[in-house]
Amino acid sequence: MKKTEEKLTRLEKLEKLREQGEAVFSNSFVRNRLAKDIRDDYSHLEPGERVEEEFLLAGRVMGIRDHGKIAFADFRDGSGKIQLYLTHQNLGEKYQRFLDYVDTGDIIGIKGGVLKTRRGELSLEVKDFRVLAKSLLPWPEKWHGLRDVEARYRQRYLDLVVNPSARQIFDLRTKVIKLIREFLDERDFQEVETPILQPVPGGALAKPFSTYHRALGIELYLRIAPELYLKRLIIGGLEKVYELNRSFRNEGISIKHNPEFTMLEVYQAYADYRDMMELVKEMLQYVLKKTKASLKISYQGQEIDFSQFSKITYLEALKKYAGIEVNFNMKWSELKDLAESEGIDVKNYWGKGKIIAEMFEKLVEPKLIQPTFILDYPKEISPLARTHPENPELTERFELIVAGRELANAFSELNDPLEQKERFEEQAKLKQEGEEEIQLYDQDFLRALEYGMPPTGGLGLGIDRLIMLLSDVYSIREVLLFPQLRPEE
RNA sequence: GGGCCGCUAACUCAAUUGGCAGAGUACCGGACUUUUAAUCCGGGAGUUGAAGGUUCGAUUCCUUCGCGGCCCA
Repeated sequence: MKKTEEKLTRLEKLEKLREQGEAVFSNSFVRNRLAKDIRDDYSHLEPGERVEEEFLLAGRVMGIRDHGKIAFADFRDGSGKIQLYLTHQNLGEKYQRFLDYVDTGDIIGIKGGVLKTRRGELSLEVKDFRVLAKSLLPWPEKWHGLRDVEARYRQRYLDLVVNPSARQIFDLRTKVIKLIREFLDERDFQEVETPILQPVPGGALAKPFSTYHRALGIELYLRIAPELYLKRLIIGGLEKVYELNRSFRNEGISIKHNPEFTMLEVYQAYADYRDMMELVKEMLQYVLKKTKASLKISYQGQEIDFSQFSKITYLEALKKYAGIEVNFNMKWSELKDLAESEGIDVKNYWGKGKIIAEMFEKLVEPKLIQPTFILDYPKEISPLARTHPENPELTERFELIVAGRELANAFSELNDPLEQKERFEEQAKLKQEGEEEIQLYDQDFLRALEYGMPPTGGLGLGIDRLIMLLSDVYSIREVLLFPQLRPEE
């Protein structure tokens, strides 16, 4: 690493501090207050008023204003900011030591009283300080912060310190996840953890990452979804389960996709997709009320209203939003021509369901801004969902679309092992014909189904996408602490 | 994978038609006993993402590559 001029200066300051007996990287300082505690307890002080009681705080110096015999510094800990008031009178020779050897970015411990300055700024009147960690690198500019997107992602720690909006997004993320747990726990759902390393990756149509287990001598895959394990738990008699899971898909990186992402999956025995519809609606409204105090949010300049969720079937939506009328009685070649006229490259191994699905994704999804449940997806692209009682080409499955993107996906789960076996076989056939993203044949899951799975409703919800909506950001990278990037060198 | 855009001091950004690489912040030195983007005076700081090409001369034009952003597949 290249040593900049400023780094050399800071290293010299570190040496000087050590020569003067400061144990700079010591961990022996114990604090007894946070900045927020001081604010909560003493904001009522009048300008010029002091509290002589001394408190111990620790945090980072964010800026220093030197006025000669007195100086001010901005100080921040995990709870917030507060100003430091330093005088030669209070600190004696240590006053000059602070000005000479403490820099923006340094972690310090201070002992001091509370003072509201004449200008009305609540401050800590520093009586003593220690340098707990010397920051050796120069910090981003105080006014503009760190703007460079690449630097913000690669050095998220800087982004979090310097850009308050970044910190807000991740605080919100934590809160939302907590609220989702709260919502499900109150309804007696049981949170579980299932394998990330799976011998047969299933539960979604996606390409997996693979790895090798040396001791077992087998190929394993990072899960693309936890679905098939959660259903095994339903079979095991855990009737209401959920997993807030990190899943992995070996596909392109884009503004919407990161190779690892966070999802919620919920399964409830003796429920169906209609129950899941109610559940996800209530859950989202719960989260909205507790985070935004409103069911309306503004996303990328559009108002989105979560007080009403509209419902429309898949085929009706195609007609309404794309002006395309299709059904499964049409000939394959007719559907193909229709899709191709919309610019879709139809593969010859696609079935009717897949052709329709491609048209839907391209022509309908982007138009659905307000929360909309799309019901009854084609069977071909839903190999784990129960067949629709009124149309054997469709399934009891819905997706919730918001702001043109899929936010949630749910089915009445297929619990007939004989039909599930046929579906696996159909998927295997598609793979032979060239489709890469299929549901693999999972023998072990079939055996579990053969013991009998109760009728069950299942739901998946994209957590990252939910956070994007709530924090009004356009790129998934803004809601991931460490989005995947190519290594720098 | 394709297209467009970006990469200049630690950070945020300039640089006219191809003509001596600049500013603000930060940093260093000095002044200042209530500032808060403190102020004032002075100073140092660059492999212009990398390599190559064109040219008397390249941050600027061309080629290739790297990283990132956006769009498309």
